[in-house]
Amino acid sequence: MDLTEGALSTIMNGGNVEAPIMQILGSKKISGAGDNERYRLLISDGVHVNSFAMLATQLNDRIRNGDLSDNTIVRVKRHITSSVPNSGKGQKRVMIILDVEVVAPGSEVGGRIGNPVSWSADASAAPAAPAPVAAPTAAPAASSRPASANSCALSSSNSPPAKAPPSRPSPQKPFSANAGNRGGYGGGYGNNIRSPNKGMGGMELSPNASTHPIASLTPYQNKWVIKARVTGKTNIRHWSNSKGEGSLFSFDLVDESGEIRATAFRDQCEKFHPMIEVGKVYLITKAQLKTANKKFSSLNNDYEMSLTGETQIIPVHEDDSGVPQIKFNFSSLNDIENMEPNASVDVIGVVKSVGEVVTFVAKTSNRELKKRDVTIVDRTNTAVNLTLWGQDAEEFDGSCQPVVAVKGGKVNEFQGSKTVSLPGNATFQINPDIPESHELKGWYDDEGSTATFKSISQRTGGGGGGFGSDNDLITIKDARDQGLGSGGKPDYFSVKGTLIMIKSENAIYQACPGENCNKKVIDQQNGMFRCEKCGRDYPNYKPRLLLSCSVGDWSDNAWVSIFQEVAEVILGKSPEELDELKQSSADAYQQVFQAAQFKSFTFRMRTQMSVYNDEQRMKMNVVSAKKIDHKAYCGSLLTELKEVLGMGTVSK
DNA sequence: CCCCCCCC
Repeated sequence: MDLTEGALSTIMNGGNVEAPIMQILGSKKISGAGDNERYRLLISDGVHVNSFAMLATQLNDRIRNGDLSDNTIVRVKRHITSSVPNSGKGQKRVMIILDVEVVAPGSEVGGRIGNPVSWSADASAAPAAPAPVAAPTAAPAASSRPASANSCALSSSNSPPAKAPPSRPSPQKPFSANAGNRGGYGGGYGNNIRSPNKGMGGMELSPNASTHPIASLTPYQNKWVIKARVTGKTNIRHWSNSKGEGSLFSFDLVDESGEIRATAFRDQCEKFHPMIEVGKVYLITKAQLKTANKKFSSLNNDYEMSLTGETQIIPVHEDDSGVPQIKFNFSSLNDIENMEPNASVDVIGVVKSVGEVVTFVAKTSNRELKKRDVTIVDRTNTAVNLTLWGQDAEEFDGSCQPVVAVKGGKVNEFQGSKTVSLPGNATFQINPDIPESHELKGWYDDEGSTATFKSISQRTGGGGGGFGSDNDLITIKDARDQGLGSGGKPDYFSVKGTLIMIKSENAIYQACPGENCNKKVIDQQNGMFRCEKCGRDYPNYKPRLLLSCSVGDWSDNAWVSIFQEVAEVILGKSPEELDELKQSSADAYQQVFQAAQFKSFTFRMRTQMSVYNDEQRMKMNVVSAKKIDHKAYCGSLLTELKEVLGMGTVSK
């Protein structure tokens, strides 16, 4: 197995080598424990051995699990170099390994390859002709929220002008804006903490500052500068609790090495909120690093930063080409169906329909909220609702069916259907100038606009083209065969079914009159009715409907429970009316049930295993009963046929 | 120092 001889020298001189093959000769833990571990690698290209190589912390597990044991030959898929001060002897370049692939495990290799000698800057000649520059620059950043001035044209017409040149200068020096900088910043790398430079306190952050990779930041070093792009930003939020009150906003930063969240409180909040713009690049120094609470961030970093009175931030107006653009990690819309609630997701789709802005008061917080549902579709013939909130909802313009790309959306589940909601730190772009967007638009113009879609989101009003109500339409037999409901959690599905039988006895029960209770009360036979749930007696009860029905389709039938709201729709009577009828005329009462018999609906079912009298049984409740949308039903049959037959898109 | 992220 050949190593890429000479690669280390090139890299350490600032040149670039695409995915060199190297050998790991040793590794050493150099700082911290647990979350703060960092490893130094001894890495060889067969000619030289470099002891100033570091492993990005996200790869620590690869050391711990023995994947990168001594003598392992690896392909270094991604790396960067960083200039750090060298104990008063100027700068030293450090190689940071961001991604590796094992070519041959150490146990198989058995020993070191070649006779590599220690690399040193002095000994090395000028770099060999640098290899071609890697990684062409990504598409220019499109603007993010607010999604103002939507354009129907597929372009980044609402984007800040892209200043990035088409390719980077060579040799590449990603993390050194100016290699010969005047010292000052930088410092502590790993556990290599130096005495503080005197007189640095009041120094202004220079646009030429030597910068550090985000992945190298830890709380144990306070002298660093990062050059990073803002990928998302929240609005200013005010908080008030027992510990005090204040305002804050946060923003997410990315560079070639990693990502990190920054939060600004109170004074810093006011100071920095206006200048921080999504998509732009900044130099940042003197913020406080602290351990990130993983519960509240999905960013790949063990730390986050808080801005302090000392913090300096300056925008980088030019040459931000070395800093990656906002990266999406798109999931297909059909994949969202199987995602866990609260999962973070990036999605892209064509706006198929746009709902109205809906205002309501949240029960828990009493806050007035505004939301808007937007339905997007993609090549997988799947439709998903995006839920926009607040200003995003108000300003969204989905006319002329733009492409929307969402970063940091949140998967929501409601009654078994999935939607993607945009929390405060999520961003979206309208018609972003990225390949996925163009591809999608092309597909939509060609065939998507006339295709039939399966919605994995419950239809919640707004426009929409004949889909949504028959999502995950299956048969009762399918539901049984798939074991729905037996997974320890409720499952939802829809069935086109017919009411075979409706039991008229016990259709009305005496429910607790307490607000939002509805528990069955016990007649105390003294004019009072006891609710065990509320733990009190009431002088009255309210009649409620609870129907036991047999619902059948062509495949099978099932006994299901139908509660008040749905029962009212099916019977066309309120419980009070029915209760009265029951007292006055048994015939008229029965007539109501007979009239409903053999009616067909699209039933939304909720099924779950439950224990009753020590006996396990599958419970099935009807969540909704909707008038069958025959057009949509035929559409879903067509989609199914198409899948079965492996056909292309079926036109309506 | 927040950590709410909403509704049917």
